[in-house]
Amino acid sequence: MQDPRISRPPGRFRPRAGLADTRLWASPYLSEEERTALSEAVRTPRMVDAGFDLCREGESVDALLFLVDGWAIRHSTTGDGSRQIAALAVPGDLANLDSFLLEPIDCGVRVIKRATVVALPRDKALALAAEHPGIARTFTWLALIENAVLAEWAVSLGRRSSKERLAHLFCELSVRLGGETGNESGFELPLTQEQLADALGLTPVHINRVMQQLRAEGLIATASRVMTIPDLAKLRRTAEFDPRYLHTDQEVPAPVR
Amino acid sequence: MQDPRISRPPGRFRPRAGLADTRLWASPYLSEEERTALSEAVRTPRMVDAGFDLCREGESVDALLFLVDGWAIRHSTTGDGSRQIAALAVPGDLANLDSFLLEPIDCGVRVIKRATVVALPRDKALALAAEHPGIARTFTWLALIENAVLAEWAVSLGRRSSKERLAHLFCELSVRLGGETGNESGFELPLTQEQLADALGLTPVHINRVMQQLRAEGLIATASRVMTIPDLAKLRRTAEFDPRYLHTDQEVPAPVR
DNA sequence: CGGTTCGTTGAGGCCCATCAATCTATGTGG
DNA sequence: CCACATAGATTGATGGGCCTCAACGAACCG
Repeated sequence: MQDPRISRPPGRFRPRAGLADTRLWASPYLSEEERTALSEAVRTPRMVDAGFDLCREGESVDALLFLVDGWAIRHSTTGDGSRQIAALAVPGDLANLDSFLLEPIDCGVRVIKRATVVALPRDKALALAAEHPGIARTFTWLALIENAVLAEWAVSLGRRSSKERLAHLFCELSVRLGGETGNESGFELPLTQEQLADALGLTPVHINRVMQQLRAEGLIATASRVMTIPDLAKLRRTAEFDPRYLHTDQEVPAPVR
Repeated sequence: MQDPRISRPPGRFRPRAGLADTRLWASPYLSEEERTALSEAVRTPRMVDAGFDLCREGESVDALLFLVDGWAIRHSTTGDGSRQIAALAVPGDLANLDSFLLEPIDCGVRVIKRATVVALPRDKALALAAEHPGIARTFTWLALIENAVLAEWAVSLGRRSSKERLAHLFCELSVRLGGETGNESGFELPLTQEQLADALGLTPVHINRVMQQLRAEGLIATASRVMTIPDLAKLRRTAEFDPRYLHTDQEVPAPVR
């Protein structure tokens, strides 16, 4: 029962184990030994097409899924069919950290841009965390950062205008995707306006109008899935964006032992 | 420079170490030995009056603060002075898990009902987690549950009407405070309408009107800081509340080793 | 070339915000 | 015990930000 949307990466050279390009690997808490153990525990990468559900609301998953490439969303659906996206997983992100200890999971995870996924079986992840303090701390660290991002998301949803919400999200993605050079930024943005709406608690129609406004003010420019921010400082000012909550700077880590 | 709002618990019998009444203690991952280690690492409880800031946005804290009793809020402030409450800490909760690995922290934590706080110094927490896999896993578990609650919070803020938001919050608190017996529920609710507004992304005026509506429909009853829910099933229906995201049921835990 | 997805535009309306009073409860000091 | 201050709850009038519904345009694709 192989899903046609899942396949091995084509060609004879498949990407390296892949973990090296993930946020996991950026952890300041991993020793060399622990990195080796992790990369040995991981399954071979697989490609997943847009539209595929990596997991569904209320089910359980038996592996942690790292997005080496591609995008996914974590979303819940309400009774009337409307949808709220709780998180965006971009290249390098762990898509379903909650599966590490919770089941069933509360959000579905859907690929929205063709992804390369590396799976770490849950029982192996648990065993590794039990044996290696640095790995355990890394998972906690990942969870706490997700937490901080979610809390900022709540501020947007609760207290920011539609214009600020959009601007804030673009500022966040600009940092997370590493597209910034000086005062400019450019990155691929595969989100449809409908998906933006579901992330920001708005309607697609309204997203459309506000994006026109942002474009008219020269805050953003879009061209076929590519977003350009000509004046980062200005956009940040209108969004009241302060990147500290993303915790991308490697703060001085607390040594594991 | 002792703050007058902080004091030792009065009288000759102070509460037991206190950890035993916290969510930490409810962890399915702690061995007896680990519980002992935790309770020996903890400072003596202290009382904190309402209004005191346990920590402020952008600062660092040197201890994990367990609320043995009392309430606190985690909140951020936006430029125009409006506030968003990202989480409520009720008796038993850990108020500032992010301080475990992140600094500075992104949300301030303010006591809103006189609290008894047990502090676990951060360096001790880190050392304990490094040495005891069950403790490390417990912190991750706490973070993942916070995460799930936050994600549901985002659904409320993004996609639910004001009436549904209020009803949903009351349903959540009813479960978390353990006030449910059969189809009824009753618990102390020290939140002002302004604080409810800041939690739900609404205005105090509107909170007031919606609460009148909920009362008129017999969904809730309030009397001087005490909330009663006469028909839990009915309230849950109007809120589309599904308690699974709280993960209060002890799912079969994955053994630590 | 027809189908599908996504973006765009317009008209109308509702939910909730805003502003401003009033009312109540509680506490405080003389 | 009363005058007074303060925090919180309540009420009314008005307006705006965003939703809803509905249609059309544009890009992509087999």
